[in-house]
Amino acid sequence: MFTFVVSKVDISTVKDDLHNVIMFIIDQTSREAKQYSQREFDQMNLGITVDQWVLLKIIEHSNGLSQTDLAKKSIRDPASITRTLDILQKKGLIQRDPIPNNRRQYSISLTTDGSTFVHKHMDMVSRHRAKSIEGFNADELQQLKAMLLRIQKNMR
Amino acid sequence: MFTFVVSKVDISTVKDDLHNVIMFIIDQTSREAKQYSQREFDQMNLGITVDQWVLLKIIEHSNGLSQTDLAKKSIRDPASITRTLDILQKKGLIQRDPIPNNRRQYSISLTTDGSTFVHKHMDMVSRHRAKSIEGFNADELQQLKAMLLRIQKNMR
DNA sequence: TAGTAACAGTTGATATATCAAATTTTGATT
DNA sequence: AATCAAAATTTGATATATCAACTGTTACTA
Repeated sequence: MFTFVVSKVDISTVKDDLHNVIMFIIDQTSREAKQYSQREFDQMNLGITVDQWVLLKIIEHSNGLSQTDLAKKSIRDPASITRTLDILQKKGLIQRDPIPNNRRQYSISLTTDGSTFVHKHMDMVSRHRAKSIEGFNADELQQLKAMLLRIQKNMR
Repeated sequence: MFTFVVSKVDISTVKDDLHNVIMFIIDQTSREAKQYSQREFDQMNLGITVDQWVLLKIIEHSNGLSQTDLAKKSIRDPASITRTLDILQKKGLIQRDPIPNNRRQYSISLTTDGSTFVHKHMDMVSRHRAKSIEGFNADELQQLKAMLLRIQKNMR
């Protein structure tokens, strides 16, 4: 059953304008950010993608996770994680260690080279990141973060 | 009205933790949102992806744009736009019209079917979208939007 | 006006993402 | 202990994204 409402210029029509749709703006910002970072990564010849970097950082932060854990943390497909880890392993940046009494999953961690790699480029990434939030004070960042998390919660 | 809450945590020690990196959180939110919407699209058998929907909405809003314009607006690769438009055209949702005295670009617009399609599913999308920002008041949304745009500006 | 550079769109090669199916392992039930 | 269901990872098929090279068109300029 459908009810058609002829739209005039009122709030209900305005809020559906793409420029006011938060999800759309978030998507745009995310796209810009990824391109922005990738350009820098390429210029510096990092040899990895932004998503690969993020995965490295997650592994650095949460050592020894399984691949499904990593998939959940990064909100990516497990199959995608498998393949990304293959790449990072080939580059010698991460390792898959067997877990005693559990031959079903691996414990994923950075290699020494991986750790060195992350530290070596962390400054550049931090500087780059700082520029993206230039002009923001701590409160604003806190509010922004909180609102984004609320949106995430709404979608579960 | 604004209420300022001074955060007690020392920012410098926290700022490099992934959970406090805004770009990371934006990326996560964007991923969740896309998966969230795509699930709904699939359940409703829309037969298109979220990105294709967004492109349709952009075309609906800005009728007659060229493909490069669409690429810029959607922050996507021109080649990707070509292929997405091929798909949408095959489905009969958009059309590429020649521009007089300009054989280099097309004027992209929705077909009648495309327009019908968008209207038919707009309610569902709106409801879905409303849920993602449940609990937000107009001020908050305005602030969120403004901050995201500031970030985008910082990255250009 | 001829020559050249820039532009718009397409195409090919390659990388990555995603879903579903397959494999191996584990845990639970009987 | 045998069976079954679920879990973790991998693989194959397919879709989409991206970069660079290419084609055709337009604008510039000498």
